[in-house]
Amino acid sequence: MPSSFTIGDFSRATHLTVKTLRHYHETGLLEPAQIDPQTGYRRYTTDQIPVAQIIRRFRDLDMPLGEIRAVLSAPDVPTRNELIAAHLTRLESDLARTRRAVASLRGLLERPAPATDIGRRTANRVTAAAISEVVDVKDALSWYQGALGELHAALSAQRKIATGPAGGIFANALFSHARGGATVFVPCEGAVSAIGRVSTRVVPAVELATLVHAGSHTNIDLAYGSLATYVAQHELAVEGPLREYYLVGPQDTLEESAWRTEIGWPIFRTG
Amino acid sequence: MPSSFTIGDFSRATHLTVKTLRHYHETGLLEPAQIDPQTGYRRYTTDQIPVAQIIRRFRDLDMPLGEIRAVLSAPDVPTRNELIAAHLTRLESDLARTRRAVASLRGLLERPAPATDIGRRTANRVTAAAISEVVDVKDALSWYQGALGELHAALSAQRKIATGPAGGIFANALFSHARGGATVFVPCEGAVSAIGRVSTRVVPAVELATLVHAGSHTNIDLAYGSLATYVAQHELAVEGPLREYYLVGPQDTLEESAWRTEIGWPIFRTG
DNA sequence: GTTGACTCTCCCGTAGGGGGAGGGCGCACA
DNA sequence: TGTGCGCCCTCCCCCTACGGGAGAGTCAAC
Repeated sequence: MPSSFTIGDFSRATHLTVKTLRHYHETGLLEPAQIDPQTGYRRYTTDQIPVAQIIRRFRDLDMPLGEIRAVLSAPDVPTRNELIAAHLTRLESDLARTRRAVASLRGLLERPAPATDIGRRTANRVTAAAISEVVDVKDALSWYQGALGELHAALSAQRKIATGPAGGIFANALFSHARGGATVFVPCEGAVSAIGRVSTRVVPAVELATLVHAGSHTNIDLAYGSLATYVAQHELAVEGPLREYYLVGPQDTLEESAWRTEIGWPIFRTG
Repeated sequence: MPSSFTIGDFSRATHLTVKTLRHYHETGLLEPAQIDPQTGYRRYTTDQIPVAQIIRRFRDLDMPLGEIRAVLSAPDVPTRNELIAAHLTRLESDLARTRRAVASLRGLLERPAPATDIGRRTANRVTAAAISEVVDVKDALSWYQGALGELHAALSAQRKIATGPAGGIFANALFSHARGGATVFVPCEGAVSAIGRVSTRVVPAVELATLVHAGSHTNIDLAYGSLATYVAQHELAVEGPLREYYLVGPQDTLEESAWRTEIGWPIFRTG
């Protein structure tokens, strides 16, 4: 009387399909209690039903199988709760992203694109404290916020004053391949001692076509589109990595609608 | 001066990766304005930037590419808005599902499973108005609600009175393969004229191990687990399709916590 | 002519399974 | 003793929406 189930009975007991159970066996998420060495038939026990129910709940929350495995094999309750909380946090940020996308879509469909004010200017060569890394474009926002925070901390620790707005330099590959070199800098006088990721860099001069984008970076692709249209219609040569200047940004206010970001496409290379 | 872009420039203008643009070309979602017949190089125009921006917004909402194509090629604005609204509705129901899953998970982790009251009874053979179809298990809830509504409508149109609670019969394949035959029936006296999907059926007698599940069907797998454990531990033979009786269900109240569903596993076949 | 950045096609991989082929196992029914 | 049915097995291909990388052609500048 081992009270065991064939895979079919177990699937009906748990409402997981036979295919799914085999998949969970393959990936080691839920191993049958026993396997008949002759026939290869899987056998599940009643003890495994609650486990399967838990797995089902996590899958309903779109938790990846690997994470579920981690939760189930967590050594203690706090560890387990931490993993669960991390996933719930991710769900919430997904929800926030969705809300932003809905709002943005509505704006795009209802209102015509706002008039844009494109200009040209020369960005002078400056010395700056900078952080450079290869990043993924979808992490760019949180990355540059973190990097900017670190830069400001390093400057104030060395009693240095920023001599202009913070900026960023982004390789083309970052956009066309979703991954590439990125630099955030804060211009300042003289050299900065290297602390953590911070080092001193000379930001070269460049001629830019520029446009100031207002609001959250969710919609910044609209500004890029306008700028691209402008340079295409004026048959300008575009070359080199992109510039952004954070005139008003997360370091100034949490109110995203107040942000002002100047984006600049380099027109000529200046060596 | 065609104001056109290479794929790389267009990707930077729209923040869509080169890979993504090629994929959209392949699937016909966004065809380049021109393709050099010699080199195969794709060329995009400034006109396509707003289209790409719209596509990006829909993708941010996880709309499938096929649906986006439908939206973009919608013949008129109402059709388009309908498609969008349908997708937003789906997003909301996903959100509701997530909320339910969180609540259910919390309950499962914090509270022990409630004691269950398993019994056995014989379901007598009855004549009933019934609807049978092959359905997908994830549509089961809305399917049976619709079917039940149709049954009640047919009965009242013919001035017939239900002689017992409504029930369902579900093939095992429905659970083990996520798709299978399902029947919803309302017992009544005499034959019913076939209207729409409704026909008269004899529901055979069967010996059942039963359990009354309280609350929303989100958690009904717990009841199934208890029942499966019971029959396994009592070494009962289980055979034939599953029964459910909707003692209190969506036809009675919208308050899901008040629902009472008796689920029954057939113990013996009764011909 | 050569470099280096860019582009092309083609193939493979992802997560979480679904669909189906081809074959073995076990039991009831005639 | 078939034979039919309903299980179960493995193996392989399919799906979405791309990403990674190989190998080869293209373009513009130096």
